[in-house]
Amino acid sequence: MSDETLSKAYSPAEVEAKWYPTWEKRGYFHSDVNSAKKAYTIVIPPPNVTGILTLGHVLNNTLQDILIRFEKMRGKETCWVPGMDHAGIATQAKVEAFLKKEKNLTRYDLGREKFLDEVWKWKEQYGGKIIQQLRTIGTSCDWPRERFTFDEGLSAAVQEVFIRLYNDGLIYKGHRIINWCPKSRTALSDEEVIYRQESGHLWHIRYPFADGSGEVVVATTRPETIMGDTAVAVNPEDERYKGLVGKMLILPIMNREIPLIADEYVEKDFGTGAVKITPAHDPNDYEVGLRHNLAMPNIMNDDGSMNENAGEEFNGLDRSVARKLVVEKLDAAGLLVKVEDYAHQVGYSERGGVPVEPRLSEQWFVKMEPLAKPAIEAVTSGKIKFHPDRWVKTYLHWMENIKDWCISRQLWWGHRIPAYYCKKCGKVYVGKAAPEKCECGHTEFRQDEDVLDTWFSSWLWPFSVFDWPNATPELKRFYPTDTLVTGPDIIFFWVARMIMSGLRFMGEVPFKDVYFTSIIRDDKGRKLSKSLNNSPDPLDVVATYGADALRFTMIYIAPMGQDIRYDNKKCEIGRNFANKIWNVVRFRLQHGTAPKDWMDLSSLKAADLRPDDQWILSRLNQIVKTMTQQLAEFDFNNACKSIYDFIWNEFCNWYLESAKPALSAPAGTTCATLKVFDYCLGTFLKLLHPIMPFVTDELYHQMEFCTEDDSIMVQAWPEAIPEDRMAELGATKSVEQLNAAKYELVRAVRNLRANYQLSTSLPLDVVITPASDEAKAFLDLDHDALGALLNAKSMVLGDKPQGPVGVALSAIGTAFVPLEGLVDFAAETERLKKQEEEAVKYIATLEKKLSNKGYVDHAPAAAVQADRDHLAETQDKLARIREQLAALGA
RNA sequence: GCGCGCAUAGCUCAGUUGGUUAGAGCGCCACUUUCACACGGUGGAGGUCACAGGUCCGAGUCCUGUUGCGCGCACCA
Repeated sequence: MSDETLSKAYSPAEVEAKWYPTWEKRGYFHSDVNSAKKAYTIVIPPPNVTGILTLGHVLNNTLQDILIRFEKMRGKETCWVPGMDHAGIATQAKVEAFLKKEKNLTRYDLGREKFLDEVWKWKEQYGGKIIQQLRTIGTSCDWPRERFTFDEGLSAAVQEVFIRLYNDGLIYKGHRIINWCPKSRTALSDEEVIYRQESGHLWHIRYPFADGSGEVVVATTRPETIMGDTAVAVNPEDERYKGLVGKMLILPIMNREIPLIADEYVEKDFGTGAVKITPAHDPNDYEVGLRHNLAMPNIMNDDGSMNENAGEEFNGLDRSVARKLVVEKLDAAGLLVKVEDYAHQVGYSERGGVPVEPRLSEQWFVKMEPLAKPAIEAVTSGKIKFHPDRWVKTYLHWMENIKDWCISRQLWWGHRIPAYYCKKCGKVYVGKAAPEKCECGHTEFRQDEDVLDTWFSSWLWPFSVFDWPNATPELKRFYPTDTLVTGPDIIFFWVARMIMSGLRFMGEVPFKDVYFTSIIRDDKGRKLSKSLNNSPDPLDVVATYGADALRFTMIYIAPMGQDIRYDNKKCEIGRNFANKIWNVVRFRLQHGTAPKDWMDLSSLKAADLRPDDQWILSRLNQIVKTMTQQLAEFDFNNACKSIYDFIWNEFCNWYLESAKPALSAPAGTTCATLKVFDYCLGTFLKLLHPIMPFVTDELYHQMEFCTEDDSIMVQAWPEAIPEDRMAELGATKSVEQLNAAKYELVRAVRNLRANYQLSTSLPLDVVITPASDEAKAFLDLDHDALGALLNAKSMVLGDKPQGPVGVALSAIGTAFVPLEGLVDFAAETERLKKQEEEAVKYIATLEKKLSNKGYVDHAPAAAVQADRDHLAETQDKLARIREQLAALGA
């Protein structure tokens, strides 16, 4: 027996500080590659090395932790690989800002090598905070297996993949219009561009014919690109321009002659039907330029300023300044016809936060279509399942319209492209190193300056973490992984590409299930963001409410596939729940700790058990089944609700209250009830452990359910008691129903109490007239529990007592409470009249339903029978209500 | 334009393949510091399930349409 008593309220801080290091030290998180158990693997979506813990991470990693702990208890060899992403643009930008602030240096001041040294230094000092922070919420990651997308092994995998794809003709270098971020001064992939609706203008500009015979008016949203125009295009079918195509126009400002051309791409009905063509600065114009063999002058520098091709006056001006100046000059020259307000979509750099510039340049691309084909099949065939599955449609739409992936970045922080150019003839060689000698005989080479898109390393994550391309035992054992938990926002960036690379390089899907988490918003429905200052720091929340409380709350409020609205107050749900369980144990410990054989119910017989014991065992069995299924089906939200409702409502409010007399009794039922109590308690602690790991392990130990050097974390997941054994214990459906009816009667008496404003602490004399012989026999089994639930001074089964009484009716019987001097006849009549009305209404509903032949013939027999039972019960109840009304003289 | 999602109690949301009198948490009202818990207990009020049709014996649930909100993709300069 424990001699120390638990504090009244649960304080999580010390419990969390105690258990996490204990679990980690004991190696519970570490997976054994040689074990005989079935493997269950998750690879963490690697957070950015620059990142700090957000609520999004909390949700995402709690879900993974639930799966890992659940599967571990179910007997699997669980392996949860943690790690980080080097996050090219984000990290480089962060370190550049840092250097500017601390040393007033730019990366160009340092040069490539020194700058990279600084990034590594920064990484060692400030990076990876998030990995430490993850521990505070209890994540059971296999820390010795932690990887970094830029570590040696993963870099080797990246290089290998690049070389293989190049040799297979799936990586090529191309001259194309790409999305350019003028802030980070690099190319981007299509996915890194975010389109935002903006209210801009449509400028209508005159382009006079060179022969002075008139003009063509074009409409544009980007006047500053006028210096790069090499044609004006109209639709070939457009009557307005018939006969004019082929004539030369004077390009305003530049005073250069450009042709009027005809191209199908132009819509007759938009704007003026004439489009200025700037091939180097617009993807559509580029296509037109190719078709018509137009010159493609680039008029901008890589930082978004104008270059010498834009003319002396504009050279060096920022594109936004140039825009204003161009408009001014056109206006002054009388070439500006009008300016319309115009709402249109503008592409922004995801990381840089500035408008992207379409730019003609030489970049490396991955040819995606051949990779997409098998990846489409993997999902349509069901080899990979999405939860919720509606994301399949999004995935397939992208996959079926996939474009080549621009993978080169003009950054320094990233995997250098393994391509080498002969310094003499320029021939390119792709490989781990430059060849000794070029075909031309020259021996000097330079490596490609560019690095690879960060996602080019992330997409290999499920197998590169196990040291692919080496055939390691880990790779063999833990690939393919089982479940991926991630946000739907990176379905294209990451999920789709992992599927493609997994199939390509491993010949097998990288995971079987993908669970897409909710997006967290604030209580007003806004996305959490730094600028709105509406993202609570999870570490503060943990400090205030506890890690378990935060975990439980997040999962409790996060339904599958829906966004969630979060505010800190909601963590009270989890905090209060943890406190509730804490107090169950506090209560239980008043009767000593658990005996060693607490899990063994084999000595129990039906006769030893009170109906409430049988009822709770029946309910517990149900919850074991339900919860197991819900976790296995990723229905975390409902799993939380199930266990919450069971513990709070069924166990605490009914069972525990019913057990108080038995537990205070010196012997007899005490043993059996304690046994059932402990069995339930130990079982639900285990069920709850994956969701609330800290408090459950603490209480498991407080109860001495296991020894000090053991842990709930490594116990076996609960199994339902077999049906035949349940029957032996008398925990049958019919007992469960009778007991539920008993509680219904208790509720009716409590309602009576409230109506007469009788304090809940005032013990009452109660006489119950059972509704049937079966009811009488059942109620006779245990007067103590019923008396306790009713808070009765005396409780007898018998006929209605003499004198003024309050009446409480339920299907199992009628309860009479003598209320000498308290009964207000008018009020009592009114109360019963109301109940009569309800019963009459319900009976009418049921009779109508049951007299409908279609219903009786078509509906399931069980539904019909249930209605018939309810009808009989309600009719019986109505009769008793009327009897009492008659007695009142109403 | 195409696709997806959402609309249920004052608020935030559940509601499985259609079948008890539509639920929970918070908030609200009344009672309650009884000996596990006031981070508690008991009772209660509160909903024509966005709207209009349809299928069905039966619709919050399925179908069609409408409205409003959110998201994604693609865009006509």
